[in-house]
Amino acid sequence: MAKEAEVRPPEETLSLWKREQAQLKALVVDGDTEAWQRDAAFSGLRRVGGVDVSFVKGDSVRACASLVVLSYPELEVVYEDCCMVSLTAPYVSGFLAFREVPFLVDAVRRLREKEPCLVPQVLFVDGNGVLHHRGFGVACHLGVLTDLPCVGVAKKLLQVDGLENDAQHKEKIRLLQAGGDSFPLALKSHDHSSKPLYVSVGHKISLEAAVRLTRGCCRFRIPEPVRQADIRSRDYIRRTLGAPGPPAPAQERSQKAQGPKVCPKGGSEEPEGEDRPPKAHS
DNA sequence: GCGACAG
DNA sequence: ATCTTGTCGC
Repeated sequence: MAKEAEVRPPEETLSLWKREQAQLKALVVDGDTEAWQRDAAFSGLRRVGGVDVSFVKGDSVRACASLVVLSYPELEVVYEDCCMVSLTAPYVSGFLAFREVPFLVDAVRRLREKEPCLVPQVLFVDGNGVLHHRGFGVACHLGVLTDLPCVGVAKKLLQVDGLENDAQHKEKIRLLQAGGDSFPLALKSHDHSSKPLYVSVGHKISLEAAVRLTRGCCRFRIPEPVRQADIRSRDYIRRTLGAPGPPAPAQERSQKAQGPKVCPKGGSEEPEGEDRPPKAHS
């Protein structure tokens, strides 16, 4: 059952998707709309959100969509919502939103219904915003559908608009020194990572504010909101069906809405993978 | 045939 | 996206 998510959609579908992107693109607001965005210290900003979708190992359909909300500037998780979902659309470069965005919109809707006071003032999205083949990446898509300011953060450069990950580009990356250094598209999120982040406008925020805010949300290479969403969605998958042994019944194959949770406080912190905390040298 | 390919 | 635990260093 359900292997649709692996087959590339027919051109007809892609045409429909392109048309939808073109229509929604007209609604994107590329610029600051909130007072805090223009404030040097982001005063007035109290809650930043992050979303992510993690996948089940050998399965192209099952996944966990997560939405977390962190306090700002403390960056402590105050809300978490993980939900197992069944993906219907395959991943096609340039159409990531059609695969993931419906579940992210659902998560935002649950948050608005159950904890309206915790709705974030800006959402970090794992993927590009206007840095996209048709200027409408997943961060724009989610922004328009939820009307929330969104920032697109990609870990790899999507070569569009004549951008090339060539020697020139790599040289510019190499020239980024301290964490926080950036040029229009790439940001060195912290001192000890040679790989940059690619930040772009999603919705209702300027590139300058998006980059500055991303910088303000990075404890490690990946902005904390997206990093926490990623960590928690993967943990959720492990807890749900990661360990074999005693088969945990009670889990039906249908989609089951999980109870969004308000988090009292955080636990331990630790660096990981490419993310390196300050490393001392003599 | 070669390179590109967000997640 | 996923394949991955322990390990070296402060």
